[in-house]
Amino acid sequence: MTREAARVQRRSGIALWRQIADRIRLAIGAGEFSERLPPEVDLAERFGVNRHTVRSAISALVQEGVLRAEQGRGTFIERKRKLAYPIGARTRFSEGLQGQTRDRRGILLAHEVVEADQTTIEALGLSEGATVVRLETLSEADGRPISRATSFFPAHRFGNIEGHYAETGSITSALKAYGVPDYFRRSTVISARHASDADLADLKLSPGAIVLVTVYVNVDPDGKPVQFSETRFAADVVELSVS
Amino acid sequence: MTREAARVQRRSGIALWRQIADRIRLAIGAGEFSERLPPEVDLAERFGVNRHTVRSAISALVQEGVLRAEQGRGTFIERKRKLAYPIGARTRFSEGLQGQTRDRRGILLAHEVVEADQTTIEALGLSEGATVVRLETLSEADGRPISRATSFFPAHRFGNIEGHYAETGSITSALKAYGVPDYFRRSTVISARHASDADLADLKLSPGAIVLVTVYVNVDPDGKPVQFSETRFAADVVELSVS
DNA sequence: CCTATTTGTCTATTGATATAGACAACCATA
DNA sequence: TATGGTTGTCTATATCAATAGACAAATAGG
Repeated sequence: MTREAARVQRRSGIALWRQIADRIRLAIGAGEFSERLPPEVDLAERFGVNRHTVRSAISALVQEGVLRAEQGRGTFIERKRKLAYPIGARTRFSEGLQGQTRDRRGILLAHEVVEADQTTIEALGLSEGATVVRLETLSEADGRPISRATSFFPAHRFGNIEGHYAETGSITSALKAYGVPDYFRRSTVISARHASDADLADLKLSPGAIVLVTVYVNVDPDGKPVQFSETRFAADVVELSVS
Repeated sequence: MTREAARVQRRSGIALWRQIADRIRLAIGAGEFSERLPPEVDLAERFGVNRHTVRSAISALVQEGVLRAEQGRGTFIERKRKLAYPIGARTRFSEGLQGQTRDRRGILLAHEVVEADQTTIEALGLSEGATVVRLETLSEADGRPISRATSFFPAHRFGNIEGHYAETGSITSALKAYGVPDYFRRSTVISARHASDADLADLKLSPGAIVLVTVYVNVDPDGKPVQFSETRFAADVVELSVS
């Protein structure tokens, strides 16, 4: 949609190879190169840098799984389109990617019962000193990590939710086990930032990658808050769709 | 909400001073430092780098207008909170920031009548070869640039919309002049990426900054598409709120 | 089987980042 | 006015990022 300025910025604190890697990834997402990347020499000229700098960028994208280089033949695109993740009153991870992927699952990374901090108390409508179950989870689609979430559930109502989640890999199923037949999203706040070290590792991103962050509250049919959560999506793989 | 890992990443293509600047900006947005930044020596130890590296980071943030350094006294926070920009069926820029800012206005940067490309044809439901008015606009609040948008309007219906917009600084008013009393948002797709050179300049951002991108279609009360648009928000200043 | 095209590897050099230490300048306050 | 805490400036050195050029290795096509 927007025609990109070709030049790249020097001494900006972002290495040229990283700027170029970001641009190539973006261009691929926009469907710019159909199948094969232009030769390194052409790209170098296009970005106004040395061929070796382009090679560093390509090598990073190969590491990421976006490109595949073959000596003598060329450099080819391995993964193309972004996944569209819908957000609305009935957002669920499992329903979210209907038809876009085959295999989906949620993985429990860690869990803990803690005293709720001020933010969580307000979000879940708890009283001072209440405890919550914290779940650290990772969601995968087709074996590729998609999102990383930190969720809080009131401990008095969802005492052992980590067990149900670990078993089923689904928040929807885990809540059902506690007699919550259905739930709705009350609010979502979306922001973007550079990924933290931990998220980089879990989402298998390269340093400097961007994450889309959604902070939200889910409520049961009576309007009672059941879940307060922050989810981080890899911005180069996922886009959010509000309907 | 998430406890940040303290370490910073070496040879990642992102200079240490920039990583630290990003972290400090983020921490300020989260209300971490109330009024004054810790001394440079403390920050250096905290991030595990040399004091001079921290100074580079601070100097960038001073340039950006986030911090203000006073010799002998300390370094102080100049601009704190993010703006919450609501997104939903009735999203309008002018109504969006109610109560959060005083002075708001839209500025026309450029306009052009062009043949619609495939994406625009589909979004606006036009027929092959139709022409559209393209508007490049910048929105400011309290004198600070907030967002940068590229919008398309069907030319047959909104022939001289650039004139109305330039006069009023508002899409809502401009559409009213063409007999569109009200409009609704049909769909919004949200993504995040590094800002382009042009956006960096217009939004007065430092290189490497992140933008939140919304792509959407507005329809009139009859459901007819009137506007197809991509808006870029500075991610360190704005967060999106879906309700 | 040759040739042009393309990615892969090596060496050398320059410029930008980061570290280290020392000290000056300024401020608040005891 | 003396002292401790803070930001500002300078010099020197080491490491990383980027440029430059040359050639090897693999592939595709005549």
